[in-house]
Amino acid sequence: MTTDPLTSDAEFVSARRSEIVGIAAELFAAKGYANTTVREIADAAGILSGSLYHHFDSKESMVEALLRDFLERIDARYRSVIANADDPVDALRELVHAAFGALATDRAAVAVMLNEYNLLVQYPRFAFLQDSVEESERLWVEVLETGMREGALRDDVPAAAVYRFLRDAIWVSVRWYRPDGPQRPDDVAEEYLTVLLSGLATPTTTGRTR
Amino acid sequence: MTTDPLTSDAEFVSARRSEIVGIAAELFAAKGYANTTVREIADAAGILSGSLYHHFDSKESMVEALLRDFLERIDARYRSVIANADDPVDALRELVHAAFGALATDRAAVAVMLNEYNLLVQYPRFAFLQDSVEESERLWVEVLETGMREGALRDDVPAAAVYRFLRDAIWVSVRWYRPDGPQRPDDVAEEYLTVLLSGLATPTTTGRTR
DNA sequence: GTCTATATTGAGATAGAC
DNA sequence: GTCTATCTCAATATAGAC
Repeated sequence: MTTDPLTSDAEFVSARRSEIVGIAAELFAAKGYANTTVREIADAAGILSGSLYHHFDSKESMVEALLRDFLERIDARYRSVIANADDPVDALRELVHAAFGALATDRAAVAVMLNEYNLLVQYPRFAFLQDSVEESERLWVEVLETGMREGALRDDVPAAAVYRFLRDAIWVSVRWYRPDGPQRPDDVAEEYLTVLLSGLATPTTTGRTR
Repeated sequence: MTTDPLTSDAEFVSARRSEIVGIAAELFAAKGYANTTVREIADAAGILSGSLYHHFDSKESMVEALLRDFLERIDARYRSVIANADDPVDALRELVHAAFGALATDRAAVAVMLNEYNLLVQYPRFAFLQDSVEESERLWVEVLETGMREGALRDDVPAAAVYRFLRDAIWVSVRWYRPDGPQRPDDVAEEYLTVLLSGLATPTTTGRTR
């Protein structure tokens, strides 16, 4: 028994392996998965490319480890937020905060998910990506539909359409959001929620707003 | 003089070349630029890979031709829309319609721009991408700021922040919008404008909306 | 304008010593 | 767990015939 006694054998992943996943994630996020070579990953980790294959059997395994871990955690976070919310509008607010929060805690994973989803999801090995995306959609849409049914949210735009606009605007912001800048993720979330919930038009705006 | 008499020598591009750019664009959009081989492009065009180099000196030249053409046209469209608008809210509405319209007319170019911008913009050859993106931002932000100054749009969220949310939600929709589906681009634009201008909350919504 | 044939490079991955 | 050395393959691009 050489593993940490607090960790079961089955779940044990070496610290070195996790470290390398993190290093690879940064490169995948910055340069794209296809444009990152295993030699670059090895360089960044301070070892030679052949040595990477002691930890992973392929480059695909690295990105798979990264995304499985991230998607598992964000799903758990969404469920926790929904379970603890007072009402649908509160749940929506907290979901938006949770999603923007991931820009700070899991920036690289979010970027990889955004940029490589379409490529990876084509392979059977990455079918879990689609499962996870569909499960998230189910959770968010359920919140939106409950809010619409209760009259707290407008119901003249389909919940699925609202969800798509929301999701896209939030995740793509990983391309411009700077974690070291003046804005905290919660600040960006509040700015977004202001426009989303109250709208951009003022009461005095003339002309159609619908 | 073998060129079309209606086209100046300087602007002449062979029909075959344009055709190949279109074929390459579909592949770049579907599989990603890095994952598309010149052999696949040649196959799709019905020729052998070596023959492609009669029309282009490199794979980069193909994507450059695609994006230069698209960005030039979308910029012209934005300027025309702004010049003909009655007021800033009208201009904003028409800009949103123009952008969603490009999903139908230039789907592949939009997808390539969205997916490959970060990669390509690193190379001096593609500096025009950043120029074009910055010019678009200038045009849109100017419209938003005018609307805020005139009191037609809320001014408690910075125009640049609103623009980023707008831009992201619109362009990323190329990932789920189906031109052959029931929704026309103008329908999607109206759905988006409804939420954007009037907000998701109903007047009866309790709790903070700001 | 396209084909045949090939040069050249760089990628992911492997085997076995240390 | 890392290094040395190398295999194998696929990619972009080129040269010249037709």
